[in-house]
Amino acid sequence: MVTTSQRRRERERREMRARLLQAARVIAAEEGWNAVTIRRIAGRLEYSAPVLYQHFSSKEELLTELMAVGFAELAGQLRLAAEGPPEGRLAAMAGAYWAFAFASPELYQAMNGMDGVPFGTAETPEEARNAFRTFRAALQEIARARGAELADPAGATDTMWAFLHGCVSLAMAGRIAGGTERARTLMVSALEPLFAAQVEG
Amino acid sequence: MVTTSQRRRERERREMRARLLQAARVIAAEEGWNAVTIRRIAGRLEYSAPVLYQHFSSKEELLTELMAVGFAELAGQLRLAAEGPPEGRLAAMAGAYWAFAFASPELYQAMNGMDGVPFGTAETPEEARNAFRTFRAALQEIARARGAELADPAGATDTMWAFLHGCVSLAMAGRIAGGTERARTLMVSALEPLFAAQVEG
DNA sequence: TCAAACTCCTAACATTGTTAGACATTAGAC
DNA sequence: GTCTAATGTCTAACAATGTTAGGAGTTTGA
Repeated sequence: MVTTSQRRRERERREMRARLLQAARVIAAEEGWNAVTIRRIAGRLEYSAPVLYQHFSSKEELLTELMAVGFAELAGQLRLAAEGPPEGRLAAMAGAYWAFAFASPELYQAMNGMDGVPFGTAETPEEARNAFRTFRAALQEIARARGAELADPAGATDTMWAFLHGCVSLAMAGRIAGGTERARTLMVSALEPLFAAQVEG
Repeated sequence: MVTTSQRRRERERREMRARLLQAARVIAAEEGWNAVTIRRIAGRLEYSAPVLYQHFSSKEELLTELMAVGFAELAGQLRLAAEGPPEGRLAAMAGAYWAFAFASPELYQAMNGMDGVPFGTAETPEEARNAFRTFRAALQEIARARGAELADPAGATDTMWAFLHGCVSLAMAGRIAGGTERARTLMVSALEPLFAAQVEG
């Protein structure tokens, strides 16, 4: 027996959970992840700290879920970029990755870098796998549009992804002399040869 | 007037400082950075916590110095790898980078990823700049050994470095399906085309 | 021999993530 | 309509964190 109140309460719980995630994200965006404490997350919604534990078993779980949110958003952007004309699609994908990272650095940091995120384990977030698949499919389409095939689709995806991540990661840490503009240029201009090497036929 | 006791005390201070750094490093290697607390660092040397503040102004300063140590070690490994025969030098450099990262993951994590490390700012650690220069010089030599030149030496260095870092970073996080072995293979096989694209003439 | 400097400690502080226990309010059954 | 159970929320507390204050005990240099 499912009453209407039960439905309402469940929905309210989902909304509260989403608001907690959003609050954490906003605080991280405004003041960095060091400022993201349980009390501040709850406080931003005018609740006391322990409410968080009715929606997440720990702070880490909240962070992990935020990471999943990030991968979902990224996958969406990648999918969008894959819809453009085939000739510019490779640059568009990289551009989408880059744009996502710098539009939501707090999410990007939650997705990468932050230790304590379970990844190698079995429960790699489904959203991450999904983003990866989207990327791979796009790369394969690009290759086919050139009348070729990827020698090792999964390997090519890992390789390209690693390169994008390396560029973004260094740029975001301020480690590319010349700033993010130059970093982006470097990334884009290396994209084509790197991809070409993944293609056979 | 510099007495012999002053000299001894200064030496002892330096040694103590080095032992604190080493202790932090060992704890990080054994149990991860989350386990690295001021009390544990000092405790490992059978001191009480506050001694740390006679050698570092804060925990972050210790971490920053450890990062510098990491870059110094990495630079040494890169320099060593640059001494081999020219034809295999590119792979040797990448191999050295990879080997360093996985031989001292705790250092690698302190050098990258950990937030709170001042980088974009003026005081980029000299050791980091040094490692970068070593890498650039080696890349230029490799190009010349092929009778060519790098179109943009600094840019090529950033690009190659970003790729290496991306590969190591994803592999270390357990995000390359197939494990580190496959990750290393992917990295090595993409190395040559990526470098070739940096060369002109 | 004596004051200054140095080394190191214990005790405390505010802040962190997290748990326990209590107080209200609401839900569903009789 | 009333009673019991569940739910939402709070305050108070816990241990552990980085950090500081203040004070012993020793060493230094005159």
